[in-house]
Amino acid sequence: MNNVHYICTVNLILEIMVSNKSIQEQRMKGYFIQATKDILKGEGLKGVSVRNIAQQAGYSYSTIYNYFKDVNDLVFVCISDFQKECESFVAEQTKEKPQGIDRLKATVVSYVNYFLEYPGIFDLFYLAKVGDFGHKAATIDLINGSLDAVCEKEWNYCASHGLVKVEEVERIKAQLRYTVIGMLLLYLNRRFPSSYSEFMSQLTMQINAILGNEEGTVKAVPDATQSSSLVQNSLISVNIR
Amino acid sequence: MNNVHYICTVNLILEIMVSNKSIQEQRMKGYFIQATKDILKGEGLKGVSVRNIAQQAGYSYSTIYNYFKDVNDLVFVCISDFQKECESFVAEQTKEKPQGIDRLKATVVSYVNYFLEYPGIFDLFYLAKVGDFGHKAATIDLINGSLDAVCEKEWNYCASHGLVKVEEVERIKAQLRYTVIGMLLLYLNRRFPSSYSEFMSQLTMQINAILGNEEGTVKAVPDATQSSSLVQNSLISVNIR
DNA sequence: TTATAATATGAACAATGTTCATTATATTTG
DNA sequence: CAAATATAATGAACATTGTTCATATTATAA
Repeated sequence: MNNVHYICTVNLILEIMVSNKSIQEQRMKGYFIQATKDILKGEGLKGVSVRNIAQQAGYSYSTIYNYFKDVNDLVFVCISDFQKECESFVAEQTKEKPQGIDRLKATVVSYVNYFLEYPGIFDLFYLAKVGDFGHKAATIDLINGSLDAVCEKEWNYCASHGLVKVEEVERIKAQLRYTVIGMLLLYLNRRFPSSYSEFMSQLTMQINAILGNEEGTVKAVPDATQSSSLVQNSLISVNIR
Repeated sequence: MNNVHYICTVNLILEIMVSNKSIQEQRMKGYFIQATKDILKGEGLKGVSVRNIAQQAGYSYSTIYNYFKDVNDLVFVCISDFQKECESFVAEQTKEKPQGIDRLKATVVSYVNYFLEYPGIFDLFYLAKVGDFGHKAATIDLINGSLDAVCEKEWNYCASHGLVKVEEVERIKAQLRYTVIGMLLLYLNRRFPSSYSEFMSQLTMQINAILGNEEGTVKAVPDATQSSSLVQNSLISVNIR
């Protein structure tokens, strides 16, 4: 009995210790993560350095290595946070649109807008070479399913309301994914097209070609009208040093 | 008269001197360019460093700065060479295909194959952040028109033989460009899809969706059959360190 | 052959990521 | 409460990066 009691007490104490340790550790990690996210949103990936992050967090550069294996580890952690933020961003921007193909289109445009506003996050998601993904497969999956996750609700709505052929959903999802990422890559990294308005015009044209011009049903690649850009974006930093 | 003679002689000598100087300068540049290209094809962009290039070329690292403004300048020069090489590569791989939509499709697949064989060149073309493009607009245009240039002959053939609607050519070109680059980005940089065969299957599916399943005419996004991969590729180095 | 111009070179600097012995702080023990 | 111990923060140090510049070497001129 006494033994059991002692064991329980010891376990409880250990648990509290571990818990406290964990809380403090998580707090410290949080400081560095927040600093990294701020830098990524501001200066972008090129501004991320161990000494930079540490200064922003108010610690010495070597302290980071007490909480993260290396700088890639730290940067990787930011990805899931940004994905969540991206989902909120899109939900906020599209909540007024009527459900269905219209909102699906607006969702894709809004997804693009998120990366136009934070080009550093696009770099992080799609361009960054991060060493040793071996253990980070989950993060890579998160990135690869990023657009699909953002659009999931709308796809479900469209499928359940017969607005799309279920057997075509996967192909169209893929088509959207590749087109959106290709366009963002060329625009943010290679200044093509050369103007924002031209980019948005191309974007809506491509989305209409993929999801159909008329609302309600997905038609197959009809003639795409160059509709005016759906969303305005004030701050595009093309992020080339 | 004598004056004129002297002037001409002097001019000639100067010209020869300049010419010689230029020849030697070009030769030196060539050594460094070749070294850089070899490294890019082998180790990829991550292997490119001033000291690495210099060693490969048999000179001291600082000698490079007598011939190039900086390392970006040197790397940039390689791009047009690779574009030419890519065009030859594609021409060689597709010469047996019947002209028209079939060869156009094969051309796009072959373009992809080039970058699968040399992922470092994909990095250079589309991912590299190269500082100060101000004066390099021509090179950027070369990259942005890379796929179009490779496909130009086939597009002309298809247009002049009524295999495509001329008013749709530009949109389809754009669709191909974004899709191909988006797919390459995800596959080479994010291991998606996870296998080569799955990637090639997706690629042919997307190309068929864009250019039509049946040969002869471009149909609008028909049901895409998962045809087997057209070209084999033995060496895919996904280039993540 | 000597004087001069051209060019190849490595030392030096700043900035990068990472490691590690040392200092400083917090906790446990006597 | 004081001393001993465990934990954590730190900057010095190293290797590697791109770039500059004074110097050494080589080629050309007189």
